[in-house]
Amino acid sequence: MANIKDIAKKAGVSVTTVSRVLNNHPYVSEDKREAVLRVMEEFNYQRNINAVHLSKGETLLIGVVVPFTNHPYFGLLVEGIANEAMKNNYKLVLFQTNYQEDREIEALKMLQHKQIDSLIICSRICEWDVINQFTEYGSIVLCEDARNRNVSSTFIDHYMSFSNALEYLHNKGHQKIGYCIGRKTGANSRQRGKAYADFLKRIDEPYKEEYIFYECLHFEHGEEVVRRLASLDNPPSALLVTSDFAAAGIVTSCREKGIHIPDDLAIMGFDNQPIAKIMHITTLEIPLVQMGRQLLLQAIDGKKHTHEEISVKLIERQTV
Amino acid sequence: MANIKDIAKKAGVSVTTVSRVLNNHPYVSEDKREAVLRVMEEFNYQRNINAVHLSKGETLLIGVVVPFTNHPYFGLLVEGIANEAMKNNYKLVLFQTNYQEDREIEALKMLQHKQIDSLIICSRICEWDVINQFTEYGSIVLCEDARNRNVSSTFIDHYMSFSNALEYLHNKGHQKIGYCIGRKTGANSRQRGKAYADFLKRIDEPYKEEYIFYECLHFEHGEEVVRRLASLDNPPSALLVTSDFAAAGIVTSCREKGIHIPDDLAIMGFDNQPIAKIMHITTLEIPLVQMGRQLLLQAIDGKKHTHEEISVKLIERQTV
DNA sequence: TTAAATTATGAAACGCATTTCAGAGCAAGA
DNA sequence: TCTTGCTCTGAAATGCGTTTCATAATTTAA
Repeated sequence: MANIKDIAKKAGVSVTTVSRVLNNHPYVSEDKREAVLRVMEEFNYQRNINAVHLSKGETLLIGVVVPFTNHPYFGLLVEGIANEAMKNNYKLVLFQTNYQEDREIEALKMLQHKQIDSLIICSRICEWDVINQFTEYGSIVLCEDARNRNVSSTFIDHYMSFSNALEYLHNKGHQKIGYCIGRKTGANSRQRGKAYADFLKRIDEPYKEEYIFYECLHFEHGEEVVRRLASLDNPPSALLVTSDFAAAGIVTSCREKGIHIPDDLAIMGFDNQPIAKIMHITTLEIPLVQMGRQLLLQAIDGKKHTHEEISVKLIERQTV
Repeated sequence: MANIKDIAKKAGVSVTTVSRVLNNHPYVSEDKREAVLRVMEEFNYQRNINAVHLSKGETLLIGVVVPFTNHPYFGLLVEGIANEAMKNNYKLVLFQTNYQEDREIEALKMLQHKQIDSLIICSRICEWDVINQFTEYGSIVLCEDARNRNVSSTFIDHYMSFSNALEYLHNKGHQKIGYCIGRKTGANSRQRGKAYADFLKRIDEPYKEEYIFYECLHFEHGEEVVRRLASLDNPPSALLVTSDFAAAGIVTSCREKGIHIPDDLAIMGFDNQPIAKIMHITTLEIPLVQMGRQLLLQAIDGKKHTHEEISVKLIERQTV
């Protein structure tokens, strides 16, 4: 395959001039420019991108870390990131970690090795001290409140929004409220957990372990929740479900079992995915696509660390 | 940042020796190896991957083209690809095309520019003559029957499986059968369309345009299908729905409207996603994760073109 | 008309690791 | 003792485009 040298020789110019043509620099006379273009055409010249990367020290590649690609929350987030990446001529390198730390570290190492220009971590398992070791190598963007950290972040105030959601249910007359969440740990989960504990204290209700359901990510997990709910002597009258799909699964399972919603059980979803609209699920809208967009912009603009709080909106429908 | 030369100098060896240490070549004496490792440690040496890429002419990056990341079909497929990529030390570059041809071409161009070693196209919009222009630059793997083409492929026989599904419904007493599908064009859609047309001929039923529903991808699209169904004078008694999520949406919408399944309307899904199990939807199992795995292996093994047919399995549940 | 500013062009350095080739040293086999 | 055949090492070539710097040729401004 022809390289820049071959083109230069054939066109009777220097490689510098060819490079100028390639990069649309001014200061190339019209006739030489044309000569170069003609030869490039003739040789079907393909610029070796790796040489460009080596030379420029950048790759126009941005890493995206997600625990699962196959989850509507991350699906929408990645969609937002992908769309904005396209606009800015960046490509994405996808890291599916399944929440395995070594896989997350692999992504960080790619940043370190300059194989990607920056890294967006949509959900993290690593501790901060691990991440801190890599911040010098490129911009890292988190999807959680990281205002006091050495990275950029786009986040929603999960403490506040969870508190508000609980308050909303409480105002609707619910006292016994439980919640379903994806995982126990993780910054966002902890914020929500704290909001929950504080809320219980505020309304003077005891903390009941059996009111909390973990690993609640997908539609199909709703069934298990309803089954466990049925086994409780004193079940909650309302459930905050941090995924609309899981909420939809719960609603579906309840219908099957004759549990009436919202009278027997009130359900409040999160995200405002399309399924929530169809199934008339009251939910807290989280603008995931917009967040993805913002994450990418922060990743590109690696110079300074910025922090964007995104606000959520309660969408009232028929499950509360 | 230190480079291989600095390390060599400091360790008192040649760059060749450092390179040997880096690549675990034999023929390096123990003392020199240790000296090199010590200096690398001291300098916190990071190998410049782009230089490696340039030198080796490969990137260990594989492109994955999907129309949408946020769709359970592609979600599972990508999950399979991602898992296998991990095992083989490859990383993925994600291209979300939204079925825009220029975006697909961008991916092909990255192959051409050797920025990725090979390309997996999970669903294509480009014509063959476009793809053919790029086959020389690296291995291209398709997720459709491409046995007579210059690429590798992993596919299921959509004609056969669609025919069998239709036959199954027919045997259950259905004569008026319609189907829902993601898009009109595309190799797989055409195969299914042909199977449908042939089936109608076989059972001597007229082809009714209004029995076919396009753009049926997500749960929420089920509602629209049911609405349109209700407006038909002579609605089908059974529906083949090429996505379990859409099928689930239809089932849900029918329940709301009091349409009884399977008596008033039989539904058969595709993929056997978890949601199908929970909602007791009869479906055709497509082993997407396994397919993803296979696609990646073919992408890596770029030497020869192979073609793998994956078989499907009917899962009988309660919607037919 | 002269000084200053533009435009145009190329040689060479730079980014960095891999790989080929040549050669030295040493041990095993004939 | 001589020949093979390993083991070990490094110089130099290779992959390829970008960028800096120096210089020449024109224009424009003064």
